Amino acid sequence: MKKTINEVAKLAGVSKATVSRVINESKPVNPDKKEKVLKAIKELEFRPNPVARGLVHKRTGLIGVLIPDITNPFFAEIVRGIEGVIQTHQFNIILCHTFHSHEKEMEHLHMLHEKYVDGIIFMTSKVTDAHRKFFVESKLPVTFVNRRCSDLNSYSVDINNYQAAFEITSFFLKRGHRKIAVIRAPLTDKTSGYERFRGYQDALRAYQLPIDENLVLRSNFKVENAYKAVRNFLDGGNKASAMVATSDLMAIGAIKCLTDHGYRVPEEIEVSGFDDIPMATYYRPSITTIHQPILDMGKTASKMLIAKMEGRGLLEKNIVLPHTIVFRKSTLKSPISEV
Amino acid sequence: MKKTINEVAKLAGVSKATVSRVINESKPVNPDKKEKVLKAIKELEFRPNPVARGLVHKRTGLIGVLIPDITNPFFAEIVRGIEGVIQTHQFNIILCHTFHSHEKEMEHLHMLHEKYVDGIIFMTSKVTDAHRKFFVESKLPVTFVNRRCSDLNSYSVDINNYQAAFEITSFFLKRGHRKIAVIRAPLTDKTSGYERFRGYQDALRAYQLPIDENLVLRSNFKVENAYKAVRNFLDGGNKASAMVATSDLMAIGAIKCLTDHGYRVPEEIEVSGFDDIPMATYYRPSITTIHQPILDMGKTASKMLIAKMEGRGLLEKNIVLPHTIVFRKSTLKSPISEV
DNA sequence: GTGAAAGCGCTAACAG
DNA sequence: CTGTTAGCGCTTTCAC
Repeated sequence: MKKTINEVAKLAGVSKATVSRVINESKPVNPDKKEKVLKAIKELEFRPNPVARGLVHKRTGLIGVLIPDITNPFFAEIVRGIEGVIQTHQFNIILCHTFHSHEKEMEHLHMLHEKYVDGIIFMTSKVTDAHRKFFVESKLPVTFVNRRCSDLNSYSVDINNYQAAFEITSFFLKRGHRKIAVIRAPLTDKTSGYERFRGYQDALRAYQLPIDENLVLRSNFKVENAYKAVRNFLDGGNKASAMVATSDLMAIGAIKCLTDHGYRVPEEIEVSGFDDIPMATYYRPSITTIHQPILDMGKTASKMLIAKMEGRGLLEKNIVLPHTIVFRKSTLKSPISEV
Repeated sequence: MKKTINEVAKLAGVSKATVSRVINESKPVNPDKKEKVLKAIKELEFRPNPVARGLVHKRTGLIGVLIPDITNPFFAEIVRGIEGVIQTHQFNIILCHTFHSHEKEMEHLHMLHEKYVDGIIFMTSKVTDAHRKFFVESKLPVTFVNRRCSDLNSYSVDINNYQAAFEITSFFLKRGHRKIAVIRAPLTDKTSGYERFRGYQDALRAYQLPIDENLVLRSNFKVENAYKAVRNFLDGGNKASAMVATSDLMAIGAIKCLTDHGYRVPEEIEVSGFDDIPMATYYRPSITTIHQPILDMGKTASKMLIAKMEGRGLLEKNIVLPHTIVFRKSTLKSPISEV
């Protein structure tokens, strides 16, 4: 059924080495023979077996992509960005879910290594020593998205999460808000958790405001958890005039909960998000948020990885893409009166 | 660096054949030797190379998954369902975007064939002759999600889209609605477009109602397109008391547009969705919709595929999963007065 | 039970 | 330029 290089060689009347040379254009081949080989290939509809090739070359044309959860629109869009680029370079994506579990990450990493993937694009909440050790030992090219790795030999692309969080919090402060709650992810998540939270804190500090623990809502990246966090907050009798959610999904959970409890957004309480996923535009109210060039992050990540795999050096190993604040309806524009 | 079976054999003082037997438990091995081998494996952290194995067995452990767009939450959840199952069977997913393009589909299909994937899970808007020809010739096991293929040798999993659309439309009719608009996908999309639209039509017919072309809004599966479709509808001076959106994303676009234009949902116009993506719960208002067991569809699809790849026959080649209507806040419950 | 040897399909070094 | 040969790492007859 499936043809091999031997059959081609036989049909063309040459050795299989010659066929190999023709296929790979690795060495000059006599035009006559070349033509015969080409003809035989076409006739047999021969396609070289990539598994056999992989065994020899130790490369497979496969790129491992590790993400926490594809149902998170942020990651979905990154994956789309990645695929758009690598497709044109004849690579394919092996998709792996990690669900934020370090154990699963390591499992997948080893598995991908064994499967001889050529490179890895890695979205993790935290780069650990185990990760570093793996990449050093395996020598697998890797680029981190949304996370920086101190290892000099790895690449990364992200935005300045600290700065963005600082800016959006400042936006509320400038307009007179003093009771600003934050909904944060676990601090073990270095950028989306820790960095964003730090931006929030420093913005308050810049206004000489203390960090009120009651205003710090703990959640993860799921809508329902943000919802619950806000419900606990309200049940506890707490008040705030603004809420900085550290992801759009969290902002949605928050707005949903607040309005379920009779609060009007933004009139009674303003809410901001982070990421600018498509739903931030279409939610009601539409959500003021930090716009990240998500698709671009995916594209950039794959371009860097490909450059590395092809042995090209990169000027910039840690690319920080620009972010902007997008003002929508979940916040007001005018100064607010003292709460 | 990477250990091979030879090194294990040497360390254990046996032949590599014996090591292989231990790994695969393919033949009985003397307990003493077995233990030695196991010890050597652990000591060297040996993992058999799947590429080499694949070369012998003519399998790669790779499954191609073709989807229109991973940023659509419906597909994202299916992919998650798929991965959950196949992971436990030591398979991996190669993810391919088709963007509803037949050409891209064929391209990917051929590429996957060349890459020697062991099977394919295919989400397409329409099964064409080219598809059928491909699967017959390549003999690649395939299961279709959300689409049925008449070919006796292929599997599929979906829900009864026609029936579901019929039911949700009937829900409006029963309560007195007579001007019910529908937002539909292109009819070239067999199930999500054609079947759902047919369900809507037949429900109206059952009430002796004519199909009013002005009440048929054309869109695709993107929020922004549904938004535009509704805007055109409104700009054209059309009225409706209910809208059957044939996906949740469409429902969101519709609600957003309607409220932007000053209509209250559900008080002035009721809207229903389809799919029951997570956002249907968290949108404002929450969306009455057809619940599909999305995750389950992914799981079922992979189970069927795996069964087929392992040569096990299946009793049911075309599985139709149950759906339910979930009532939420985008519709009312009581009968409405005549419009 | 076990080892030697052949071979999966391909590439690459080595002669010529 | 080209054919022969030796593997890539593993599984699997086939003898012993």
